[in-house]
Amino acid sequence: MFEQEIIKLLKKETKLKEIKLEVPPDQSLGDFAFPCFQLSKKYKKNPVEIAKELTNKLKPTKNIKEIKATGPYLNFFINKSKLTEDTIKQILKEKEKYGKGKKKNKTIMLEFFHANTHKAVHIGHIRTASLGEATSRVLEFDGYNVIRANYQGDIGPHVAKCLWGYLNLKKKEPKDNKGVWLGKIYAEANKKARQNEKIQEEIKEINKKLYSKDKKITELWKKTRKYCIDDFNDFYKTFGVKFNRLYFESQVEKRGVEIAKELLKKGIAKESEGALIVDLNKYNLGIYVILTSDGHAVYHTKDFALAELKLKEYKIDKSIHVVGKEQEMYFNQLFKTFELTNSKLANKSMHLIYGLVMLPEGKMSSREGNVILYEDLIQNMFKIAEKQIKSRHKKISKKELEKRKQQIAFAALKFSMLNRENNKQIIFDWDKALKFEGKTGPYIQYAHARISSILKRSKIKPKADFNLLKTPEEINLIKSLRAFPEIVEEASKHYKASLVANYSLKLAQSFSEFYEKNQVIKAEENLKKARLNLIKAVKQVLKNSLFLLGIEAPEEM
RNA sequence: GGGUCCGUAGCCUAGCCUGGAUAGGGCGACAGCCUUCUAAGCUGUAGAUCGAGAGUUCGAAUCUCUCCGGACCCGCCA
Repeated sequence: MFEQEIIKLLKKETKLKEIKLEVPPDQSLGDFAFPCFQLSKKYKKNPVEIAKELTNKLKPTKNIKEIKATGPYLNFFINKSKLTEDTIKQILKEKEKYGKGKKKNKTIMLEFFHANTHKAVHIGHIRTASLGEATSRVLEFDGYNVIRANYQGDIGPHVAKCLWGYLNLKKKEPKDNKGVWLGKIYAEANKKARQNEKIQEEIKEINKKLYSKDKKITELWKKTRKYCIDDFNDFYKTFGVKFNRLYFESQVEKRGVEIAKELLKKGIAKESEGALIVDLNKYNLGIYVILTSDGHAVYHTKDFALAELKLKEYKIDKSIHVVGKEQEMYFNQLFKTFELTNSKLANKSMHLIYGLVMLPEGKMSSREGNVILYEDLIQNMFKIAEKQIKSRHKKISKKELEKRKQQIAFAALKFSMLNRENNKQIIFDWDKALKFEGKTGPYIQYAHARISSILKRSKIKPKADFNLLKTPEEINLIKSLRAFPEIVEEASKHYKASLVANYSLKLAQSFSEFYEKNQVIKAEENLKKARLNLIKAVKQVLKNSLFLLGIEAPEEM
């Protein structure tokens, strides 16, 4: 609003078509700045003089208090009391809707998580789970319809390996977390198979039986598959991910093979070394294997069948795959093949890439068994959280302790996956993972809890004199609050939940600075009223941004 | 060999799309702040050839090119 007014003023005076304002690095310089370099060529004068001249020509208005030249910059000071009042009132009125975008009438399908059955969930999966859920929330908040889908590999060689382990390693079945247990069996079977060709043959045999629906193996497959799916359901619930649709590889395998054969007929695919391939060398995309020499479809071939199914079930305007960088080539091949077959998804598909989660010693691999398992990590995080809560609250109920430790641990875990740029690799570090200080999720929650604590102690009245809010910390907070809707829009436009994560951190930081230097409860009565309204608005926006990240905002910590 | 991404203080990272005032944070280090609203916090100090070079520009961490280093992928795993 203020920005628009300044731009209008400048456009009139300078006759420029596009005006881009900047925010000065320091508050004392002004609220908005217009760099005059761009005019120096036009007027053949140095920018410092131009800035000076413009100050004489432009007159302050009701919303713009002062216009000042500082070197080559023309700086604008806006009417802060109006800004303050408008912002706080808007937030307190709109509440959880503050920052929400207009309805777009477009449907986006977001596919993420994609953990396979018969393998354990590890921290790599946590990145897609966190990212997928947060991106979904951001898009929904910005006004899109979002369908969360999960396409899980429940068939194929990895299952055969796990079943071989189940039959031959003679491990005792635990009472719960059977899926995790199967994941460990898978890793061990893999290790054994690599050193022993006989075992490899046995696994191949099981795989064949799986595909040919051998009765005994199919039964075992069904049983173990259920163990894993039960574990996944528990995970979704505690982690806070909800899928609208679960797809399984086994459901689209048959149709996948059919489509592959159709591609052969159409001349898009061809036979090579016993397998069926699409030669994409022309497009610099290499060779895309769609049927193995055993005649089975590979995971991404089944994506063709999945595409059909998705389109039948939903009206999709955009299909986004939240999958790691290592599969970039496959997605490029898949999308190119969509193009070649005139699929409706051809121009609607996108691979939302995120960098690998690595170990200090290198790439993780559940085949090798050198992974950080989700269960191990989260249990350790729970322990740390519990210890810290207990040290603060001696008399806390068991139920409350349980709830809070989960809120805090999940905040730490999710935030660590969300606050960095998607493309960056994450090198996992136990020390960092178990630390809840500094740039972390709990830091943001802490700011929220502190506000709650103040608000609980005092009655808040909506009427206040907002002119009284003028310390640098207060102005900072107001400006941060105002920026939220724009941040949401950017995050949605670029599919970058990290923008929201970094924003919420900044807002929490601004609050902590405010908190140290400005008393609320003990302030003079009128100032107290104004500050209570301010922090209530901050609490709301912290809560809204945490919500977008899939992180809970506890009232107490 | 080809392709994509990453490279910002001892370590981790924001900013890069859309170029602009002294490059923001965090961890770690050092010095402080709990008889005042939760110290999972705050303040201060030290620490940066923004991988290197060239180009474009009045102006480059940001755009272009080359090179170097790292990660990942490039036919039957997903």
